[in-house]
Amino acid sequence: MADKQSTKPPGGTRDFLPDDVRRREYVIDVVRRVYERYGFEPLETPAFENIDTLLGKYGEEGNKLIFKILKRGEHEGTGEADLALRYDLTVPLARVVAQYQSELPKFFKRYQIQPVWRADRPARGRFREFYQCDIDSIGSTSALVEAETLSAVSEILLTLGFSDFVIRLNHRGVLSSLLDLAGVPSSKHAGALVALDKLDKVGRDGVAKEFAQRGIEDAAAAKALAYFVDRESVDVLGHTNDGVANLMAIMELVKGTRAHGHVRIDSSLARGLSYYTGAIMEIAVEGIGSLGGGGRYDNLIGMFLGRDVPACGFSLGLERIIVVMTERNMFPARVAGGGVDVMVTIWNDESRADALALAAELRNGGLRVDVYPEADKLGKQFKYASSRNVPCVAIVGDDERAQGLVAIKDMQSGEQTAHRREEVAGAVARKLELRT
RNA sequence: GUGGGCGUAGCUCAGCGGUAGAGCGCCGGACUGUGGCUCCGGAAGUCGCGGGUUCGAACCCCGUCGCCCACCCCA
Repeated sequence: MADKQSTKPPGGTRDFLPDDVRRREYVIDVVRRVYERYGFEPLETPAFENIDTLLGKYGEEGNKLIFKILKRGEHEGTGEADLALRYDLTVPLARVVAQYQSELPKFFKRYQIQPVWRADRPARGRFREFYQCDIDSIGSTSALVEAETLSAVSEILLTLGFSDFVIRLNHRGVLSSLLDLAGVPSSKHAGALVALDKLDKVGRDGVAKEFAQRGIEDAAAAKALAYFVDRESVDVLGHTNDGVANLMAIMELVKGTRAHGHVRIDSSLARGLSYYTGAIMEIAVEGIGSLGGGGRYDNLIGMFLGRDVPACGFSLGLERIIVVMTERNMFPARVAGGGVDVMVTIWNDESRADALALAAELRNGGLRVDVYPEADKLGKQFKYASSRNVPCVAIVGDDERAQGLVAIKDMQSGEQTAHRREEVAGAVARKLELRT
């Protein structure tokens, strides 16, 4: 035997066991279907990029969190890196848009569901490898794009069974206008936004304290707090402000979409990423953090292309959605339960072929069928089925065989019924139907 | 990166100087045509790793690695 090694996956990464994968695929399937119904097309990009593609796109803090890949060969010892793991899905998209501009439609809408990596310190609910589900619309500055984005995201949440969500909406232009108006120098805008972003975590006093730590004068800080925390932004700026006008336009368009009633303008929403230029949005669910966020970034693609191309996107945090849905029991029985609808028992060695034939018939009926792999005490076979959460067990014993019947036991109620061979699949299907 | 806590059976943890424990899970039996409940039995740990103190270390000391919590940042 080799020495005992740690069998845990690296910190911040996870193995997905069958029950986990079933949940993930259910959510991904809903996400994909909705996005496609909104006209978004699939895109996949490599797990790693040239490091220069990523550096400088996520702010100073972001640079540190990029997973770098050492140069191979003789450079390996120097710590030099030329490649890096994908940090999000937006920057790779920007690269793709710049690279294939002639092949892509004028208005390019894509969705992308892939893992991203961050060299972060793992913490509760935070991983170094996690999935993002992104949609982005390239090529238009119209507020209609934001409205459609908000609608698609809302439709996903509604389909998954969320009803208590609010999408907070704000605008980078509004934020900077207000900071200007409060007298915060533009060199301190970024810091002020970071502080502001923590409002719901540290409260008004906490933000005030951090304003002070970041060297923002008392008078300016007090004004800023009044504008943001006390939500007077629209009144202060008036409808002639570009940002405010844009938010109003989005809110008007949202009325006709699935997002109606779920979007709320919130002047304290800041969001960390530095590349946003216009509207910014974030999903808030009662009692939990963000389930995703997004916004408009009209300059990012220009960093690759040399001329600006407008863009707006949204990223759903798959992991958090799954955590919340699991906590709240929001998965359908077929997903939350086991991966098998019915298990066929083996009566004895002579009847094995017949058990396989029965399994084939049940499978033809659209059922997920497992066959116990060997003849064993019936009690053990039932115990196994029970431990795997299999809802129905099929038995063809000597008595059943003599009458041309199959016995089906409902593992939940304990009730057992006999059915003619050709009716078994239908009977099991009806039982499962009642369950959900 | 800074501060604090914890590493003992597959899992959750007790023991805190004198030969390694419990609960849950697992395996077997009571029950050779029926799981969940109950009872009985069993397997299972170089007590994270390395060094030191001691007659004796899971326990005390030093180092190291890993994990967790807070700060930071984010989905």
